[in-house]
Amino acid sequence: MNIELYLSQSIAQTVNKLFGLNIQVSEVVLQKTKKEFEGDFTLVTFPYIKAAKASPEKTGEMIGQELLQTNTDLATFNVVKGFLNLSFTSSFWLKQLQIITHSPQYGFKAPLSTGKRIMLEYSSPNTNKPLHLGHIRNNLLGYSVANIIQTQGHEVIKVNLVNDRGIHICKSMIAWKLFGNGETPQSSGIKGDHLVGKYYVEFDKAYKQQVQALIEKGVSKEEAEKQAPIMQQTQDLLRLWEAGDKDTLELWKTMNGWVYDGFAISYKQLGVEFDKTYYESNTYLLGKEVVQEGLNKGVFYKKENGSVAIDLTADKLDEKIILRSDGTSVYITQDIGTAIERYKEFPGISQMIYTVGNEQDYHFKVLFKILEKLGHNWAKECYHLSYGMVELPEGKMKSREGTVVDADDLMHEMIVTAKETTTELGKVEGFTEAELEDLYQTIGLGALKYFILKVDPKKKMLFDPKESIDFNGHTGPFIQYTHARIKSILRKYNQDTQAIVIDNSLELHEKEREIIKMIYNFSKTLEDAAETYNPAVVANYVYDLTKLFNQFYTECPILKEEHEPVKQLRIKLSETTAQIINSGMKCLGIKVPERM
RNA sequence: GGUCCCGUAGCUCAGCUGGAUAGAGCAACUGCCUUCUAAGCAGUAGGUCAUUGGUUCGAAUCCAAUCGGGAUCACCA
Repeated sequence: MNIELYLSQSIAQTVNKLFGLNIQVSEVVLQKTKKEFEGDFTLVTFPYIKAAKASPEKTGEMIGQELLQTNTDLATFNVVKGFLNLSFTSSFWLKQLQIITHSPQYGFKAPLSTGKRIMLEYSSPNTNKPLHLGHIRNNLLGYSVANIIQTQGHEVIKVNLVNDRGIHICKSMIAWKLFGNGETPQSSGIKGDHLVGKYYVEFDKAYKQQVQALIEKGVSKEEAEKQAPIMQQTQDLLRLWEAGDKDTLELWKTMNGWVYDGFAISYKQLGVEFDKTYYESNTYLLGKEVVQEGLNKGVFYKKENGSVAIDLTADKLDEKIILRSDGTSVYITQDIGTAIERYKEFPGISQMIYTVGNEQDYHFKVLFKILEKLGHNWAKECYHLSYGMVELPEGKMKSREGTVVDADDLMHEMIVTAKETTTELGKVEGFTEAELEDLYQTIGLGALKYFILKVDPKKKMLFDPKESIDFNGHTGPFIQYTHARIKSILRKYNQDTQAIVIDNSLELHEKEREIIKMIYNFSKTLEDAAETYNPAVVANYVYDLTKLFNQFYTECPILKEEHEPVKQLRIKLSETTAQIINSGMKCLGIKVPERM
């Protein structure tokens, strides 16, 4: 049930009865009572003092009295300044707990129950270098938002659009041809994506040297960058690729294959997956026929030099080129074509979400506007899940300058640290080797994922390797630890928790009451997170719940409780907390261990 | 310069659909393991919510301006 709504109804009736004020239930402003005060919900009385013709205190007093008379679920009230704090009875909350424990997966709507299909694109890597920290944020965000949307009963199709063609891949290819001596992942034992990335760096080194040499010969910098032989060779290779040259395609396929093998490992370790993978080599020509359509509709226009553009100045955007004067398409042309294609391929998708960094905010504004102008109503439902950059203490990451944090290295480092910490704490007894490896992985990745997901996606974040490796406080391992602790209690209880019947006549301990309220809020938290595409909402909720449970844990005996009904209540409360922690963390793609 | 985003404790972040004395974690300092896992709990200290003005019973929250940081304004992707 919706408790706030229920209480609001009572209040609306009361206000009407007392003051003759006719207000909508939705107009009642309720908030959670602050910790310092006693109560469950607080009504701000200021809106009613006029009608009541009384002071805020007196108004609160009157409403409180009347509510207590008419609503038997309410136990007490108190008024502080203009704030009316209302408390429900213990039995009311105990009943709520029972409702929650009896629902199969509290907070989750039945899968596919809404009939809404949403396509969510994320990851979208280039195939010339391995994944780095920025990709990690993208992947975790995309995957997590997909999970969160699914909890609301929608269908989500997760897709990846791999940028597998273009000048950047040709750079790796040419460097490999020139300096590779036939090196393969098998021959050198280097992970495929890292191997291709190595040649991308090789290209850059050679390129810089050549440019420098030309400049020393008196060529201008700009000219030198064009003339550098390795750059010319790269351009030639791109032309060969576009012409469908057999050998070039062969090499391209081989090197991309290495990269995909490497990515597959990284994705698996990150725990993300896709329902479908698109390749730009297949989609980069899409959108051309749309250009003609746009011209016919008068949405686009041809410029004197033959290029095609759209004028968006009326929408506070600029003029945007859609087709080059040589008739080739630009980035946004493909995006237009791809979007339209996807709606054809998956009929009935109601929304498309693009997980892309905020440096492309402008691009997506333009893209959605163009789609709208072309007459696609669904364009209004397109959403750019924009996220801020990940910065290092030294500043921005630059792949060419080697100041990137490599995804594989980082994950590995986190796992190693998890191992060290676990060993240091002496918590390895009773585990098999395989279980331990699994545990290190769970903890290390849990720390990393939580660190990234707990901050609001749209904000840029600072990644300090030292701090993010912390396993204490507001971290993933803290939550995992609490979960393991609860599970330990349940193991020791060693009886069927299903058989527990909660005694509604019990008087609740303050912490018990708080936990029930917090658990009750899980459902709303998921809704909120889904609405705002924000995993941080879930992450912070789970932390608050965990923190609260730990307080309860130190203040209240559970297994040691002598009064049996109280003990059973506490067991049930612990079990439910563990379930919510598990569900919440699952949304974030973080595993929680049974023991640690 | 135009547009967009951001500015909260020494650091990293919550809070922002207006409500009570602005919250966590890290770092610092104090306590608590013969009792359910101390990766924990309790406490001390730390703030002009960038600045100024406006809206009102009430502003970290809404509006405007200013200052500071970032992104973006390609026939690149």
